[in-house]
Amino acid sequence: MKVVVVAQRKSRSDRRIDLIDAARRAIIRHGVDGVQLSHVAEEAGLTSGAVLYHYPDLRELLVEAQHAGMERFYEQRLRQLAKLTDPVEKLVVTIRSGLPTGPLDPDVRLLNELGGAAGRNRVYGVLLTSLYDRQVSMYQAILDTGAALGVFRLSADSVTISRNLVALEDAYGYRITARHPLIGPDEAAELILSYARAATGNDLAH
Amino acid sequence: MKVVVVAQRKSRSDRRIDLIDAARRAIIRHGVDGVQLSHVAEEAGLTSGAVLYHYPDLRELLVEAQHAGMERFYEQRLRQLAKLTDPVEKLVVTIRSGLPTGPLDPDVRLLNELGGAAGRNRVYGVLLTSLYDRQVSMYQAILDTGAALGVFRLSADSVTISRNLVALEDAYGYRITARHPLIGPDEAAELILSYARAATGNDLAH
DNA sequence: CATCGATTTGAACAGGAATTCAAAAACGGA
DNA sequence: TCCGTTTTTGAATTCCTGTTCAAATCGATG
Repeated sequence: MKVVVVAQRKSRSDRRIDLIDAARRAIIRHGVDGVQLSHVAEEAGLTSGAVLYHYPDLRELLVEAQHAGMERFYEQRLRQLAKLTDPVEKLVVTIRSGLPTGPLDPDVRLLNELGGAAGRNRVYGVLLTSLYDRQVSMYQAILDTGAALGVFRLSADSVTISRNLVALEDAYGYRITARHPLIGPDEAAELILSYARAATGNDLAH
Repeated sequence: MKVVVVAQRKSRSDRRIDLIDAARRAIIRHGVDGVQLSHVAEEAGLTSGAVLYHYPDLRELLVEAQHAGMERFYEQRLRQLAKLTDPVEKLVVTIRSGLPTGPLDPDVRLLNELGGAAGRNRVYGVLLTSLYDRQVSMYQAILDTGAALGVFRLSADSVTISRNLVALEDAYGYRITARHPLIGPDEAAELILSYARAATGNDLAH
C-alpha cells in the first residue's frame, strides 16, 4: 500500500501569502543572495515545482517578501503610535518600536539583510529608502506636534533630528542582531534616548 | 601554433594578497552569500583551480577578505587622525572619514555586506563588533581630550556620545550606498555634525 | 642550462540546483 | 457522484558550480 501525502491545497492568494512568508524565513536563514528555490520550498512545506508554479521567477518572490516584511514592520510601528496621544510617550514608544526585541527578531533581521543588497540592487535600494523616508516622517510628526504644544524645544529642525533618530535605530538594529555583548535592546534604547533628550530639551520621563 | 597564456606567477604571499583583494571586489559585486569561486577567480585573473590551490576553503578566503577590508578602513581613519592635533579638527575630520565618498565607495560597500551576514554568521558578527568598538574608542579619545582641554562641554558621558556617533556613520553609510536621493556624503556629514555640536557644546567651525 | 619544487592550467568528474512537464491529486460546482 | 479546473508532485533534463588531478609552465637555484 503506497500512501501519497500531498500538501494541503490552498487558494491562489492564500498560497501566495504562505510563500511570501516562507521566503521571508528563508531569506533570514540564508541571506538575500544565498537563498535558493529549495530553501523556500522547504520552509513552505512544498516542492520546488509548486513554488515555481506560483512564482516562475524566484527573484520576484524575494522582492515581494522584502516588501511585505517592510510594510509589516512599518504598520506595526504606526499601530503602536496610534494608541497614544502624549508626544513624550509617543516618542519613547516609537524609539522602542524601531529596535529589535533581541538578536533573533525576524523583522529587523530581514531588513538588515537588505542593507548590503541595496547597494547592488536598485529595487532593494528603493524599497529601503522609501521605508527610511516614511519613518523619518513619522518622527517628524511627533516632534512637530510636541514643539507646537510647547513640550519639546527642538535643538535643530525636525527633519534633521528625525533623520538622526531613524539612523540610530537602524544602526543599533545591526549591533543587536550582530550580538554586541554590551548593547542589547535596553542599552540601545537608552543611547537613542540620550540623543532624543538633548534634541528635544525634554527629559522624556513618562 | 598554439599559444598558452599563463597568469603571471607570483610568490605565495603576493598571490594571497591578490586573492584577498579579488575576493573583496567579488563580495562587493555579488554579496557575501552570493559570491562564488568563479567570481573570485575572474576578479583575480586566474582559474578556479589556482584559487583553490591557495585557499582550499573559499569561506576562509572570504573571512580574510572581510577582515582585511575592515582593517584597511580602520587604519585609514587612524592615519588621517594622526595628522591632526586640534580636537575640533579631529572630530570633524573623523566624522568625514567614517562616511563613504559616494554610493560606490568600496570600503563601505564591503562593510555593509557584512551587516546582514553578521546576524547569521558568528565570525562576521565578531568582526563587525570589534570594528565598532574600536571606532567608539577612537571617538572617545577625541572627546575626552577635548573635554580635558575645555574645548568640549559634553552633554553625556563620552561612551554614549561616541557610540551614537559611530552608529550614525554606519547608518548613513547604508543610506548613501543605497542611493538616497537627498542624502549624500555632504548631507550625512552635516546631519552627524548637528548631533556632534549639541553633544560637545562646540559649534565645530574650523 | 638543467633540475626541482611551486604554481597554474584545463579537462574530467561529481553533486546540486533550476527548469520543464506529464501525471496525479485535490477542490468546486453541477 | 462525476467532471473540469487548479494545484501539486516527482522524475527527467539541463545547467552550473565546486572539486580533483595529471600535465604544463614558471622561477629559483646550483
